[in-house]
Amino acid sequence: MAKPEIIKSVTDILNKYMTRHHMRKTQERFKILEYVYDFDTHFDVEELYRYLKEKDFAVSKATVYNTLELLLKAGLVRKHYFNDNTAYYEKSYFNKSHDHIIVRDDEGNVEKIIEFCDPRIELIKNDLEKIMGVEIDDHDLYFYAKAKKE
Amino acid sequence: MAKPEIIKSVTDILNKYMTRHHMRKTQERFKILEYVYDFDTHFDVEELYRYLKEKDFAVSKATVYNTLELLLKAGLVRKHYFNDNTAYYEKSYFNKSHDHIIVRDDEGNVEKIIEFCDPRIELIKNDLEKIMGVEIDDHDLYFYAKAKKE
DNA sequence: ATGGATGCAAACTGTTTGCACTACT
DNA sequence: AGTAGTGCAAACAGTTTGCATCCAT
Repeated sequence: MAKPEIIKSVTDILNKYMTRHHMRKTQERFKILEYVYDFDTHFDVEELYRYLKEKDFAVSKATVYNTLELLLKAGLVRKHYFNDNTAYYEKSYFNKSHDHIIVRDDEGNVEKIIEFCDPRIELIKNDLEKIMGVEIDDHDLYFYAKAKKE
Repeated sequence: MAKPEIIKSVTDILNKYMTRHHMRKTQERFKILEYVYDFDTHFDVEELYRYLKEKDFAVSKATVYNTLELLLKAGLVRKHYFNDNTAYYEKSYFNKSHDHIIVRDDEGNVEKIIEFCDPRIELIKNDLEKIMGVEIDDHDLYFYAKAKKE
């Protein structure tokens, strides 16, 4: 269970976002947000769907998809595509921007995902904005690795 | 049509790879490789499938998938996931490693993809290998941007 | 000749859509 | 009351799988 003050804070952000966009403030949206914040790592739609059911707050998959899309727009989750064609999400508020090292075993299965943060990305971003004449608002950096044999 | 010397060279690489792995050297594999090298940008399975048909070298989709997987393992193509859940490929030989800026319009549709190359990635990679104790063999860096309004 | 590769269609998986019903405003 | 949001199932898209056939070895 995520800390109450965090729940309060993200709920507030969602609330304001929905007000600003004239959206209805449904039970589902708030509850899903809360449960999303229980996850400390990446999860896919299926996992969240089952988790909600387990917590006796069963909703339809359509609602899970819709709500995650909303949370994404509100900046409360991030969406990633790792090596398969499934979308993975993770909470993003109070969880500063970071990148991933995807460690695979010899069969190519994901063994673990290491998170890291490197300020040089920001420098590259700034230079690219100048050189390419674009406005960059996000990035994803994945390193693909094998665990070092010892 | 890709330059004959390039075709020769990549065919040779594929040939050696298949020998090394005791694989059968079928027409399909060589032909698909050739046609893959006609593409100067990213393409998905569907596009390649249609292109082959158009060139009167129709093969089944299963073969397209299988062969792309082979080319991937042989290091002759790269595979990317952009914003949707479709895999995109691009030739990788004689086409040095690079990263992407995905430029979207206001509706979120991909407007264009800019390629770039920055040596600082290599520095980050080296540091991570030391710090995290992993062996990194590849990476993907995506910047998400909007075209700058003027 | 043998079995790895292909072709085709069917199965599968993740995601989207359509429509009736529900409940927020 | 009106309509955005939800639930459910069916549709969809990309990918994988199973099996008969073919062809590289």
